[in-house]
Amino acid sequence: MSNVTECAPIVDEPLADAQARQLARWFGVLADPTRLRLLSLIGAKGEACAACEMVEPLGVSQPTVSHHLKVLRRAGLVVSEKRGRWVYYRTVPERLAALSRILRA
Amino acid sequence: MSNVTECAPIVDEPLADAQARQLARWFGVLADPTRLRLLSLIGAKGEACAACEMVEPLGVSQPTVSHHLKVLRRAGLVVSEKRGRWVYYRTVPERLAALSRILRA
DNA sequence: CGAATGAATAGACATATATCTATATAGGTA
DNA sequence: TACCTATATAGATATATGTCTATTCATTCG
Repeated sequence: MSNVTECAPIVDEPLADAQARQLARWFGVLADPTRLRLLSLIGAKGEACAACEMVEPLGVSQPTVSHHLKVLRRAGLVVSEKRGRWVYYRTVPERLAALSRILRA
Repeated sequence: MSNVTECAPIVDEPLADAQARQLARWFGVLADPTRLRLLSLIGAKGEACAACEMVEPLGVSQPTVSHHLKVLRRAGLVVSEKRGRWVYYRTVPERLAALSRILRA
């Protein structure tokens, strides 16, 4: 996942196959309710720690949260930082903004 | 799929479960390269007809195109109109703009 | 009317993925 | 050093979905 975020809005010019595949992977990351709620929770709090703040309110298991956070991290939508014995997450606004721009119509 | 497009940006406040599911369905519609290319093609041309303009450049079968156009239509991202013996498609900019707004960070 | 054709549906199949339980890892803490 | 505990991984399973071929539907045009 690299430079798709620099694309023009998709309705401006026809997407090539490679770009479309990459973009689709990105939206695929957003195509899961649990991930959206994680992203939303992290964004709203400004910062959130994995198990202590996200497992319980989402009602899924710790490995499931861990899995989804990894997907979000790999997509560059969040970053993590270990402090003490917990891992804290923050969103990456530029990334979301880039996707937002791609949908602009 | 109804009123999720009126949501605030997802990083502003925690998404409830029902909203998250609905939003995820929406992004799921965008999470396919063929659908993104269809959307892009329609948007760029302003208007495009199903088989005559979209089957060949995308390199998938006519039923596959038909299937994806149906998904896009059901999501309200495109509208169709029959003229003569062809069906023409246009994008729905407000819909894309609404999704864009939800990702704004 | 009837034939031709653009579009939609049906059904099958393969792949992807979301979730769980069980287990491993890692690194702070006593 | 040894233990605890937050995270991550492994593996299994169920579900969802993207694609195809074959067929049906519907409508235009001769």
